[in-house]
Amino acid sequence: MSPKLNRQSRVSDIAKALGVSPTAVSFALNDKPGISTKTRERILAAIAEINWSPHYAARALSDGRTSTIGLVIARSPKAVGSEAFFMQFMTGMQAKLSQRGYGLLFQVATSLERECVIYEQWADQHRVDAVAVVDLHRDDPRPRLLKELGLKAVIAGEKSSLLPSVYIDDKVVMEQMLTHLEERGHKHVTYVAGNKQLRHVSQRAQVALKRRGPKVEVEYTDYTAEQAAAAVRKQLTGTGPTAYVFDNEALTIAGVQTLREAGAQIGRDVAVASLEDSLTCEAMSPPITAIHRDTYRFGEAVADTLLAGEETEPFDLSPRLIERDSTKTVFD
Amino acid sequence: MSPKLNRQSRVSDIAKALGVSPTAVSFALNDKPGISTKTRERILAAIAEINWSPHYAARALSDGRTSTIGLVIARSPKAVGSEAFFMQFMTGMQAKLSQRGYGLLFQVATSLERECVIYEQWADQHRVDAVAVVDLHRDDPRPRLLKELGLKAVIAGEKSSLLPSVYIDDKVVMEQMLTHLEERGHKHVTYVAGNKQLRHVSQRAQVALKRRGPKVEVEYTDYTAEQAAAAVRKQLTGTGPTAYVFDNEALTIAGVQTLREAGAQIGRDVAVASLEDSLTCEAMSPPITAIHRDTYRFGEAVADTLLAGEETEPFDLSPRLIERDSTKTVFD
DNA sequence: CTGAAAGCGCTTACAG
DNA sequence: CTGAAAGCGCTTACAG
Repeated sequence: MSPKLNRQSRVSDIAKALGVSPTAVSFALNDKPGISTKTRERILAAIAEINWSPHYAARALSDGRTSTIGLVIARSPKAVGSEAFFMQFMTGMQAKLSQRGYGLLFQVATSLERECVIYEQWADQHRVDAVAVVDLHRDDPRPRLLKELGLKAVIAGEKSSLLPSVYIDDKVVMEQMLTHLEERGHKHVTYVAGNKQLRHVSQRAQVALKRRGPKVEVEYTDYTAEQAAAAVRKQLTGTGPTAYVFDNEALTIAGVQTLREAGAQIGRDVAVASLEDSLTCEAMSPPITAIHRDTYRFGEAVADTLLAGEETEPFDLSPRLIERDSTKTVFD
Repeated sequence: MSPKLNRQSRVSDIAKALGVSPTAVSFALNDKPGISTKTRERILAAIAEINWSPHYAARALSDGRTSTIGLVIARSPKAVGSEAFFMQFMTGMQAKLSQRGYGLLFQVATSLERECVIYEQWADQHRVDAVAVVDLHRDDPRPRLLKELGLKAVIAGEKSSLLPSVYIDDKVVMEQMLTHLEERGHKHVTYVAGNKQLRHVSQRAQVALKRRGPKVEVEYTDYTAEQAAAAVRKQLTGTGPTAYVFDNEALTIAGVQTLREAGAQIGRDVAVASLEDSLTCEAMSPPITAIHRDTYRFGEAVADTLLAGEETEPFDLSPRLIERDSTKTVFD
């Protein structure tokens, strides 16, 4: 190959050095028809040899595609939420995206409104090809906004009439849990839930309230330890429940502490379970029964849908209940 | 303002509608001198009104700046490492970056070699303005590579002779911990460490081994539960230590389980502490003594250094030991 | 199958 | 202080 070439070269340099046209180089690079196999291979070999990649902005400007997917997470500093979930989700997404040469642009927002502003800017700037939307709310403004902006999007975790989605059946999660508790003889269960505005939370609550069998009370929180503790304390007055179900790790930890302070022995006097599994559930004593899901694979599925285009697919996160000592006692 | 303008407009449209040149619009947009205050304000008002942002790729192509910072994390699926750490770190970085209009491009790599390939591609593509480098190894190839590539970078967590860094004094962490254990009367401590190749791990180990006072043994692991358990079991044969120090949450959890299975009562028969604090340390029973650090603020500092340019600054993550029941007993 | 040329939408010397 | 023009480095009709 020509010694003049290096990774700083432009396609015109490469074309010149190889005695072909820039068009030919571009066709080879983008796997487009229009050049002979021989030419293509010669070009690709030269490119591979000097370890060259095309200028990102130039490519994006001319073909209009950015090869990047955006993800914004709206979370307040207080309600840190489930960090493990997001890290696993992002890692799963990213693994699939990078296989196809896509990048993941990550942003945090302090509110849903700020998140919407970010989408507007991204759309104006042609900053991303598409976005993944998480934590759908009731009356969520995002699907409509994204539709209006013409920004491709996939709703992660919920169904949407406006946009493709990778849908998880969250009802199953609550049903599995209540079935388990029912088998243990519980007649009165308290569900210490997260933000009522979140669709998956209200879905779980609905299942819990409609369910025949154990009587379920729902206490909504903002995911802080304070509100979890308050919810548990409230339930402790009067004839409290024999089992508590918490929405995630943070609530579980806070709830268990409050129960202990009140003198309850977890797993004996009262059952405790979490709808989100984690290392912590395993590590606590007693270990906490939880619903385990493959969040990494969920991230992969969202990325696949994003790259595939318009198709909506139901997705089986195959939640499975992992029984641990915190719910082993049978009540009657 | 002209009704023809909308967010799809280009600077030439805006210029035409306002009766100014594209140059004037660009100057207003980029806060450059060369236009009258009046003109500037008129342009900015028009832009604000239609909520317009310039085309990202076009701007990047012409001024050569991408306004994005890259972060690649090399982690194997097995060694999930400290998810909370990365999430907090990224969130802190992102908060600062977005204030200045910068995005964070996130990528996972399966190995250090793959990480290097990503940097090469990013450099070729002019994909990012700079990168943050985490988890520095001994004989790490990345600083030299990045220097060669001319890719701006900041080393997060370690000093570097080649590149600016936001340096944490990791020795202090181990010293604080050993001082605490010494005060509790421990004469024999085992440090269940992470990957020996990681600089912060070997630094901690060095401090531990050199330290006068308690005798410290070091067991390296790959952060998996299996190796943590093996390390603890090995120490249990013979005259085991009276205290264990674990590098992070995952190791702590696995180690505590192993100690329990061996019949030890944590906090009484044996002391346990973690060099990384987490909700889990708080939630376990007994709660685990740990070193707490403000990872979010660390991320902010790294972002600041990235944006500021070349300066290297020492950074005080103000690690503080949080004493909990797992080390409360005094040995003698 | 190939090449010369225009175009993507900005920024920035350069000349007025 | 302002405007016409070139240029960033690709891709892609378009004509051969």
